[in-house]
Amino acid sequence: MRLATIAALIEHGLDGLVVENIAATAGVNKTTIYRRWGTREALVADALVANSGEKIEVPDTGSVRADLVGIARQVRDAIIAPASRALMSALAGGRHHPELQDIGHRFWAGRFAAVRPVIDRAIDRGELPADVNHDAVLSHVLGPIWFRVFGPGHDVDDTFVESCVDLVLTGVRGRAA
Amino acid sequence: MRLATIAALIEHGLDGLVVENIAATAGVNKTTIYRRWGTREALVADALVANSGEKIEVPDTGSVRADLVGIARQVRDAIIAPASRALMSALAGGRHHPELQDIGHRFWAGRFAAVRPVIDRAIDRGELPADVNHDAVLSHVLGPIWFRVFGPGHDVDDTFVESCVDLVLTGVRGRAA
Amino acid sequence: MRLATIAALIEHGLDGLVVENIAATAGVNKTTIYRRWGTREALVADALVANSGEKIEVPDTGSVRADLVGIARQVRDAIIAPASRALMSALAGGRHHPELQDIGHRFWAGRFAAVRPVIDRAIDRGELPADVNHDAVLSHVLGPIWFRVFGPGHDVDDTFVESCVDLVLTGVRGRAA
Amino acid sequence: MRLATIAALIEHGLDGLVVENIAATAGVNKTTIYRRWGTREALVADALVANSGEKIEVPDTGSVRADLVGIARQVRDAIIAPASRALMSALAGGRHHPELQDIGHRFWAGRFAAVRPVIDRAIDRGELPADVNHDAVLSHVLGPIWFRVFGPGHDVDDTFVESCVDLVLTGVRGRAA
DNA sequence: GGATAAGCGAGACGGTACGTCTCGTCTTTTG
DNA sequence: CAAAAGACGAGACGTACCGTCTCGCTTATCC
Repeated sequence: MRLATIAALIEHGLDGLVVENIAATAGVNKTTIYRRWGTREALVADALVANSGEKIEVPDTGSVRADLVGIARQVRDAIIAPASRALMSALAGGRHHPELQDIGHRFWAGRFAAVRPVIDRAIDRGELPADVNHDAVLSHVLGPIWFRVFGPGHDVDDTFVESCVDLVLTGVRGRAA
Repeated sequence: MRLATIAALIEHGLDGLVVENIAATAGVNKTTIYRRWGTREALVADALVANSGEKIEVPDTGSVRADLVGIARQVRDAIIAPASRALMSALAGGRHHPELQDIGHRFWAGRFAAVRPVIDRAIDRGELPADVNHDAVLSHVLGPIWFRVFGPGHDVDDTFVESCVDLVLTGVRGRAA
Repeated sequence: MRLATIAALIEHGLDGLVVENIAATAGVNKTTIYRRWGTREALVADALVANSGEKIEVPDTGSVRADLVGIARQVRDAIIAPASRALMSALAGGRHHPELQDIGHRFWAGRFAAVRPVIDRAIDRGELPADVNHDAVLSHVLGPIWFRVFGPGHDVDDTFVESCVDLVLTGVRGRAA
Repeated sequence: MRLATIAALIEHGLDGLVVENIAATAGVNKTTIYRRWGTREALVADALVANSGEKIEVPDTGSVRADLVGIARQVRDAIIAPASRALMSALAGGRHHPELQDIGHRFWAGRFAAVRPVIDRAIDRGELPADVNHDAVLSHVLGPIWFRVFGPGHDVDDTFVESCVDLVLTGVRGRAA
């Protein structure tokens, strides 16, 4: 069901999603979907949660730059992939669907929490000042990437990804210096 | 009609938007809308274009930092406002509607073009290196702001806005790039 | 639509009636039916009313016996016909559908009113006592016929029809004598 | 189960009868009903048969008039009672359910058979001519009562019941039949 | 006296029809 | 003559029951 839902989401978007088609694709009756999920949104939310289940792998290379670049690359790859684009579109456009908004919050909370150790380790190693704002770092690293994909739709190559990390590191250190 | 469309967009989102209600609100018959716009999407696209018409005011203070902070603040204010949130949501989720995607592209092209002179003037003044990538600067300034609003949904206060600008300036100069 | 409804009623009964099939048979969309009649029951009620529209022809032969036999034969023929059987079944079984009950009441009121002149003429001619109960006469004439068809399901031949009339006339005159 | 079925039948009619509710009322699971009766109709048929089990009491007063009036009153009372109204409605509307039609036939056969001795005794006593048609007598007595209840829905008071019997007796004797 | 089967409660399921909603098209007035 | 009015075909929605089915859990029965 989840695969069928994701597939439908990719192909037709959040609206344009036809429950009966998902049911048919999954070899199941429409009623079964409503029995199990109750609403279209719950179905979508569940599929997205299952699909976006912490696929991110937090690296520990001993260098904050390498760690952050690794994370940023993964995020870049993820949001370029149709499935995750669908996820993000659904979340961004899902302001009117509390269920979707909810999983959006949870999703991001998870992501931020996952990255926290990277910053902590960098502080321990003395690579970053102790008072650095964890969330701000992540926002500055991922923001431009995210923005380019979902805003203007520009490409995001490795150089740009690295420039995001470098900018933050330079900036943070510069400030602390 | 445009006001009614925008209002409906804000309240119910891109889906959930009911043509007949817009018509009624505008004191017009449904058929008239279809005569004039042909499709729902065209109606929405038109309303968004009219609404988002380059309201941004490009400052010229003599200082690149002040200029960028001014722009960033405007963008922050804009995307927090319901109308523009609706615009962005529609664009993000509108991957399946060519008409909407189109106006998205045009919108961003306009925004980037508007900011170009700010960078040029900074280069002229020697505040920025001549080979700076205009688009990258804007991405780094606006990206984190955009990301915070549409991603995790965090607040974006003036301090954060300024930090975005400072980070870019420090980074660009620090790299001596 | 009415013909399709009656046909469906004959074939499948009041329940077992599928709106979408009626629509299809009538070359029309389901929504149109709901638009025009609002409910299944209203559709059925309308079809029945139109179908049962005073088809009875009240004779005026100059003889009360001939008049009543004529009426009784018509009723017999009518309730044996599938369409009217369907009507009667629907009315009898329609206790839970106010709309159907209503048209039942109207139907019978019409029938009773139609027969009234026959009795009046008979009284004028001196064939019946002046204080005869109009409704009772009709009940005694039609009751046995109706009963045989809808109760045990026996046949009702002309002899039986005539016996109904004769019994009443004999009885009424005997009483009055 | 039978009580629950009859109750449901009275309240909601043959259609509108929900197997799962009957099961719940009877403190039993839906599956059990299907296991035991196989179909909705069989369940209803069984309940009706059990409920309508020859409750009629055939009087033997020594007078055919009193006997028939006794029977007619019982029938009147019976068909006015909700349970039997439900039975009759179900039978009348049950043309499309062979199982129900069947129990209808059996029901009426039983009723007619039960009354036969009354007529026979009347013939023995010389109250009725020997060649009287047993079934016709019953039809003429019960028909008007039945008709009034299920047709126009008029009241059936004792006077009317007696008039039914008197009419038949007068008629049969008057014809010297 | 422990296997065994028979009956039941619980509840998911495929399926059919329901009645509602909105879409976009179309015809028929009306100003 | 363009806009209003509004009926219509189309098709998805979410709901309600249908009758079937598969699970475990009891009870009795039989070996």
